[in-house]
Amino acid sequence: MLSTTEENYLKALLQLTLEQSPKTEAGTNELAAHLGVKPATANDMLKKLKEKKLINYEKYGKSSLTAQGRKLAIEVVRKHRLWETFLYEKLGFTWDEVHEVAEQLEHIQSQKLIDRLDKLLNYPSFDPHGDIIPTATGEMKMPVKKTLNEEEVGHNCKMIGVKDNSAAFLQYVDKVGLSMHNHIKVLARQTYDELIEIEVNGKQSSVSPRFAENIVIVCEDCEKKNKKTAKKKA
Amino acid sequence: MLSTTEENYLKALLQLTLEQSPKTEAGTNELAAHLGVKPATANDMLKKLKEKKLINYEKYGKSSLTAQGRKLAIEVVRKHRLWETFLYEKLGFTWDEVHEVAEQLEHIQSQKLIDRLDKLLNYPSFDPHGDIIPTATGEMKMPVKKTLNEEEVGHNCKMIGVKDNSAAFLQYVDKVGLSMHNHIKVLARQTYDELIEIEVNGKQSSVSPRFAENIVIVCEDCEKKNKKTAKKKA
DNA sequence: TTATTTTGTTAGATAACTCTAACTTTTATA
DNA sequence: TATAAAAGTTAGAGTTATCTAACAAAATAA
Repeated sequence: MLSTTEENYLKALLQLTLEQSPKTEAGTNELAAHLGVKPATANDMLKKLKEKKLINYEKYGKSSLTAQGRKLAIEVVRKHRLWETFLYEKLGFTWDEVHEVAEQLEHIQSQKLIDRLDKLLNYPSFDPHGDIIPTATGEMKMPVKKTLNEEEVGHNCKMIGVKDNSAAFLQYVDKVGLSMHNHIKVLARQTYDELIEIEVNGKQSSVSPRFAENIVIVCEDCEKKNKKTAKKKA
Repeated sequence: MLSTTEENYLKALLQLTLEQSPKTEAGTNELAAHLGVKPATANDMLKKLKEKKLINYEKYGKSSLTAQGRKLAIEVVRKHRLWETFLYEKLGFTWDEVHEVAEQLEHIQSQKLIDRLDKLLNYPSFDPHGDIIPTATGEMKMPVKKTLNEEEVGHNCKMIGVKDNSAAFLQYVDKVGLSMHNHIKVLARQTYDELIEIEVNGKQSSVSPRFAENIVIVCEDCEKKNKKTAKKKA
């Protein structure tokens, strides 16, 4: 059984290497900064985790997760994101409030609790920040990002970013009623002028291909299908 | 902010003094045994909690909670019982599975989380073990126990014990379809033969006054009324 | 009321996690 | 490539919560 602290170090290592893909290792100072501790402290823990065969670590070298360490780290991330989803969906927390409490909840030890929570939430694919929730079997496939312009008619997707960061564009995005992590349904595409009809928060609008090219999304239907396939394999 | 361990000591002191009412203090060894630690360990913590003005403690004497200590202890008990109720009601845990996980969840620090959980559960009065859940304002009125024979027609109550422990009686209780923590509704009382008509788990039965005298219950309608009154005061 | 048992305390040690301060290795740059 | 900067390590110490072993006080029983 890992301590809360050990779990946090594994999670930090996973996050640093995922966020800065395709990096697969992190330095001691980097890790220490991420966890808010001094490098000396992190150094001790790295030795301890190496001893437990959860990370690869050599003196003066960078650290990476072993298969076992990665598995455990993913479990923590899964718990964190399921709890965030619970707080958001069931308890009405706002998306910026969930993280702090989930930091505590992610360390609760009960497999049954997590399985049941997953079920209560109807096996969600994304947390309130739009991050993917690893499956029970430890699958954590990075979602395929594309632009709204590339999304198929009939599919549901989620806005996760923009390509154009100009004030003009961002104001236009706002005017259309779109914002980060919004769910978008692609209703139709007009053959005459290529306008894309979408629905956001129950409200319909039409956007140009030029506009849609600058909205980055993940297709939620595709991700759900991926997860189901993964489950059948397991 | 209290550590998990400190919270556990306060909770233990509250439980020992409540369970063994009207006792209001507990000895060092007693407390240590309840927490599964050695007396020397408990002794250190008692001094620390006295320093924080959360308990009354004198060398070679028994310990009791101060007003502030009691308030904090009750908050922990409230969290524990709300989590138990959540696990039971929303996640389908059985009543004997909830305790262990709630022991962990009770130490999560977030006032908002507890308020929202309380709301999600529709402000419950009892946990799955039949124990009363303290209110948000720290009220923890011991429920008024009475026998099923004394319950008013139309009221809902909960079985929390028996007066007759003979095998014969217990088998009869079982046959009637009653068991611990069952919800019972008193439907009517026949004037002709005094039989009491009750409904348990959607099933109706009639029981004699002799039988009903040996079933200990708490009136749930009465407790709910108490809680509402307490809230208005606050 | 003295002796024995129970209860409670103290001192010293250990483990986990953290720190500061001093030192070493690696990397970057002048 | 020599040297300064950055990154990483070690040693020593503090905190919290725990233990064992030895001791002291209080309660109980003979």
